[in-house]
Amino acid sequence: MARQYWLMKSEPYVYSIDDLQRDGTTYWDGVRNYAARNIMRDRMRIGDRVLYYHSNAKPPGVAGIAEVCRESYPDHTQFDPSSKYHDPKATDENPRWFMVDVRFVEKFEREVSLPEIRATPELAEMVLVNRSRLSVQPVTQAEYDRIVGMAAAASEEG
DNA sequence: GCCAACGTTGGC
DNA sequence: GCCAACGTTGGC
Repeated sequence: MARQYWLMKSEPYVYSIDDLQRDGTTYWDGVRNYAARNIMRDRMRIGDRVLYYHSNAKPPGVAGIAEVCRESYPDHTQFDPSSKYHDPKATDENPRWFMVDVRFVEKFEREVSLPEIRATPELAEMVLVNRSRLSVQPVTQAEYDRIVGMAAAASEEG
């Protein structure tokens, strides 16, 4: 299968691209939305590229690139009563929530902000700008390439 | 801090 | 199965 492209949101003061760079890899726990879960559980493949998006930031934007390095497996936090992600309806035999692992690839010299994305006609169809509250979402290769290009152009302008 | 979008829950 | 109430996300 050809490489696929995704966008994943993280609040930077919870877990930023810098945290991922430091750790190298991380597991994407805590997703509790079925549409986002289904993407991770059913569609993400090793080697897929991920735009790493900082949500709830000023401004929000794409901060860098990660890649999928482990395909879906149960999110352990659903079984942990002390976790805020605990799900009492989930069992070992019937886990409800799944996650993938991602690996750090690159931190952009400069973030591509949401206002910039909104101002770019070629990105008008992005899920990011058309559907709120979806923390894991598909991106087309053209959209991915455009954003990576914008990050490079921004950093050259310095 | 506000609030729109929208997903989830639960009564019926 | 409908839908009102409620909770969360996330931009501003």
